[in-house]
Amino acid sequence: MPQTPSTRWCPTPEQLMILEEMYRSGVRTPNAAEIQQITAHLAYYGRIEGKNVFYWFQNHKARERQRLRRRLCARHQQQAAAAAASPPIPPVAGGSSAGVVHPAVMQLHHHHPYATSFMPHPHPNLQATTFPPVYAAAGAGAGENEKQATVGGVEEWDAADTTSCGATASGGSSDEGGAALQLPPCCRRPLKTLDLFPTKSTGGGLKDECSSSKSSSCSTSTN
Amino acid sequence: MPQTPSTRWCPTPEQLMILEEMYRSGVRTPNAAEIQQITAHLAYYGRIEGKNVFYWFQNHKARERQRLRRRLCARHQQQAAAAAASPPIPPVAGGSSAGVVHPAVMQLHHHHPYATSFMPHPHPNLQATTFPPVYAAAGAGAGENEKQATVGGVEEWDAADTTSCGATASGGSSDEGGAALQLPPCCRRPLKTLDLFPTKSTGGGLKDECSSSKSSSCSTSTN
DNA sequence: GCAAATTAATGATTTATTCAAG
DNA sequence: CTTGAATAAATCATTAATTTGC
Repeated sequence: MPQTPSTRWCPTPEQLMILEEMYRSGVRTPNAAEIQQITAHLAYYGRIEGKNVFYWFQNHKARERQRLRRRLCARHQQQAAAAAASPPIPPVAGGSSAGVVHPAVMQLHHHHPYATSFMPHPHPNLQATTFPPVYAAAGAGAGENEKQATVGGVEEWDAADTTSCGATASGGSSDEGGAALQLPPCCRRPLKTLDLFPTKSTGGGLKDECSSSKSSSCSTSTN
Repeated sequence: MPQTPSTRWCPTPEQLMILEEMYRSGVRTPNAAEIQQITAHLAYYGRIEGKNVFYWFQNHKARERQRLRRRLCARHQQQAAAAAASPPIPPVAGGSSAGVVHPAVMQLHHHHPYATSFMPHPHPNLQATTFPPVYAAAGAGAGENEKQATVGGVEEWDAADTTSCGATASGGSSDEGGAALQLPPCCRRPLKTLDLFPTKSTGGGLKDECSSSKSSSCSTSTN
């Protein structure tokens, strides 16, 4: 089954690593242009499309947050449940990783174009940062499947927004782990969402996921 | 300034009319190809992009629903407030004209593909229905092929969901639109959101929008 | 009558949920 | 169970309506 009609993208370890690295470096919601570049970059390691990159970041961000929340919730519930009885309950305890292979080794080679100069040339134009969804597919002749490859055709869209890139360049460097790939200096906005809690809106707020009712997410890990 | 720096699309009356007509005809979440067509069509009346169409449907759908919800909520609250007094309160009143027929008028000028047959034929293959957002920029040859055209795929219906207010699903359908436009049976998922209760397997849960607490949505004066 | 100040709509983004493949 | 994919809900931001003061 060479032509796995796989309906969904299956990231290669390299791609995954790079993506994770980027994520750790601070990339959270790349815009169209950035996604294009990332995609082009990762395409070197295997089939991949822009939407995959997009979704990956979307999901990764969401799940990272969800995980945190869950843990906090669990903690709270435990506390609430256990009440004042056993204070120092080790939060996470068992790792119990299912089967995720062990990372560690995985030495890739970054010798593709891109490397240091991630951003070829800043787009002077720009206007819409990350744009919509669906509507895009259309034109993409997209033959049938495994066809993608060259996506670099920023033509009409040309997203790359410089406006938002205001920069800040806030340090960012956390534990990039060696300068593997440094994201383009043109990251998204100064910094937007990275909070642990959605404390942004004017009054909004905080959905009670931990509540006793719903419990769909925070309920015990049995699932 | 000659170049209207309008950052956002401002639909012309014609465009708006057509969009609304489509909406009423049942179009809810057009996929990429459909959006392309709609866009091409509407472009005749003024500047417009695929994303605008996408967003329009997205927003229109959401707000239509929100409006309904709000009404129901308000009604419920009223009921709750008024307490038990008038038992047989007709859920939705509405004369709901039995005539399903929708005007279908609107023939405007149609001088390009599209015309009456909105949806050509369903695409057997179909890869990504409505896909992601941002990443799009890529290829998207605005005018290039027609080989794929066709797509189809619309959405299923979703009249009034009641998910939040948990109303007892009474007939209803106040001023919604009737069915019309027969969309190609090329939907994707069997069913998405239409159940009265999120009886998901995981245990879902009922968000309380109408509840007294959060009240972010249903509350009257938000700001 | 017009123009700044408010408010109401609604276009555009982001976040949270949900579905289902692997 | 993990996670790619997709959708809906929530939010933000800008434009059009209105209102208000001169």
